[in-house]
Amino acid sequence: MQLATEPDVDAVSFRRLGQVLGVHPTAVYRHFRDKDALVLALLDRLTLDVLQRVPVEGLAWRPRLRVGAIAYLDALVEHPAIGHQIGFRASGGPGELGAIEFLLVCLQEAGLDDVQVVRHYALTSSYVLAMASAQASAVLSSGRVTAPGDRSWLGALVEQLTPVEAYPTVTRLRSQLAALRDREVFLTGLDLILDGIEAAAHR
Amino acid sequence: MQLATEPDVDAVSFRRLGQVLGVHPTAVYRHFRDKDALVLALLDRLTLDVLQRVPVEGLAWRPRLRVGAIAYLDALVEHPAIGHQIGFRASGGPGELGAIEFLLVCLQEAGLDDVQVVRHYALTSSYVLAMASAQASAVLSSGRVTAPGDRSWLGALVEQLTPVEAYPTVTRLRSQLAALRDREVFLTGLDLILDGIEAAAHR
DNA sequence: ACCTGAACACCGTTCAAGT
DNA sequence: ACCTGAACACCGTTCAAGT
Repeated sequence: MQLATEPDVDAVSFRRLGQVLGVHPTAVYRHFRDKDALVLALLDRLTLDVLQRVPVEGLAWRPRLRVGAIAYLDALVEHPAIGHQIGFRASGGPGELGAIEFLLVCLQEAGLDDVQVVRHYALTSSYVLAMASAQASAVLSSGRVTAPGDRSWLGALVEQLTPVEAYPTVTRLRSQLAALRDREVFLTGLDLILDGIEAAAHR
Repeated sequence: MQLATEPDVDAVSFRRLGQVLGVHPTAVYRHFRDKDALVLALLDRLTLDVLQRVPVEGLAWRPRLRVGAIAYLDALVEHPAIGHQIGFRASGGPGELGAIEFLLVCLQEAGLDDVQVVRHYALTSSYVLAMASAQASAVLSSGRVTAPGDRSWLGALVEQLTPVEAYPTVTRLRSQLAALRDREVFLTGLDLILDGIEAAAHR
């Protein structure tokens, strides 16, 4: 888990793990079937940690869901070497199942029927996981750890734009596009999804 | 691009490229600075191809945006070896800039002001790219090419659930959760985002 | 039960050398 | 200008051998 903090795609490897533990690289094979099993176990443990930190009591479904989603995204981005794989990997462990249960209960409390619960579960979870995966990958790609949520969305791409005439709208809005931040983009989408849940509940 | 079709994370490598081209692996270094540059060029080319296939004339902004988003997702998932990297990689090439311009023009036509155009641009693009990245990664992870959009979202995770008592809601809804399909999940979110754009335009 | 040593089949990348 | 050969520093993974 400590290795996964490093902004490097190969931060978690059997060789580095062995080095940190003062042990032969292949010794880890006694404890995990292969690297996939190791990463899955780390991701499930991370999920479990987030679930235990999120307050379950005394919060209505909407702030509870919102806080949980933000905490989960942050935890994954803070462990980019494994976080970038979350979008598409099912562990089936207690962390993942607990997270699904958490989300389903929130959606039921919002007043959705079963069909709507399942639909909005799929949307919310895929959105959070996909965004976390993409943001963790961005950390790996840039190789440095920026303050969380302070990452520029389009970066320098749009600031130093040369062939102006071909992309008039991009050119006109380029300073506003460059000002976009990761966290802002994520929250905009999350709140839109939460609005959609409320709207579906009132129907 | 042909190699990128293979459902293998390492499908695109200098060694395999050299083998297919009947040339020494390192010969590619004359044409691309490093592997990052190669992947970026492939992704930009893929984006450009999609833009040229999407009909620009004779369609209102909403179906145009919808068709474009679906075509882009499909193209990325059909080239998973590079598609899985799209969520976090900026090429700055004609494909990427063309795609941004396409999206911005759609949002302007919807009737949004500049601030709203930028906000919804960020949400829509990050959503499509993140989902495409996650679905392409799922193809790599499973190693087989399923019919597009027909992939199960939760897979066998939820069907063979043993400790029933700990996750009552997951258990109760498990058959409906297992029935979820990639494409359905993606379209639900996309249409919700498009609804949000219309709602913002009417304000 | 747990760890080591050696080996295999892969990676990206550099650099000097060829034509 | 373009390609080759050899090398370096990494990967995951296997298997027989140690204690």
